[in-house]
Amino acid sequence: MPTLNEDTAVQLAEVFHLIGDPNRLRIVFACLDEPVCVSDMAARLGLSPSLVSHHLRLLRAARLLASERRGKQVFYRAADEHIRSVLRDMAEHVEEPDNHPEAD
Amino acid sequence: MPTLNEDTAVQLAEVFHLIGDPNRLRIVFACLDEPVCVSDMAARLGLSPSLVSHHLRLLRAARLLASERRGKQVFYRAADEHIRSVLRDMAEHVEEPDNHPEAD
DNA sequence: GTTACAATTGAACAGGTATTCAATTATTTG
DNA sequence: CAAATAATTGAATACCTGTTCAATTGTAAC
Repeated sequence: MPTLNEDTAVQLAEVFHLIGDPNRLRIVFACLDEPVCVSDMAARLGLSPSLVSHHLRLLRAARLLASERRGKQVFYRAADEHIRSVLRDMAEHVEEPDNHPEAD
Repeated sequence: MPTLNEDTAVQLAEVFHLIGDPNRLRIVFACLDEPVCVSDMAARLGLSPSLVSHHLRLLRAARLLASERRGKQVFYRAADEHIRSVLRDMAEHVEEPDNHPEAD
């Protein structure tokens, strides 16, 4: 990969920035496998519906999540496969033991 | 994947947060394939050495990059394979055309 | 030692952002 | 229609963070 052009970097960084917040990351995880409605999400994560909704708006705007209304409730689900893949890889990075002895 | 526990979410989010800044993301890209010294990085990215150094400190602390001194210069390189993989996947997500018609 | 280059550090500032709370909109049910 | 539940919105606040600039440290060469 060559040096990343500035616009692409901004676009990419926007996405990472979104999942760079713990609560937003947990929200994405929560609807990774199946659609979940806002109130359920809020309950499961121990967050206020208002806060969840604020975050959902950003995630949907970036097309990380898609929404679908069913009666009074609105269900959210992960928009594509890449997200799953990214989260899996990064989880592996985090879980790695400390065989990085901070090379002088 | 079940609901993400809070501590893991925080750890994961920390990493995403780091590459969630355009300049930091470009820095990671710059030393993804080969070690690069600070001054070269700064020149190639059009950033001040000071700014680059500030970012490098964070990236190294999170073990995303590893450093090695050679004479007066300090070289940085990507610490592991996961980063490459994550960046590739997310790049695909961003490059995707708009076949996400914002399902109501 | 001193000069020169490379990188790091710290303080300070501006702009951004996660969160809360209250008010509002949408939808269903009586 | 009114009442009730679900979700969204907006404003306000407190906190965080990216950037700059000047000063400092580390290393090599003279």
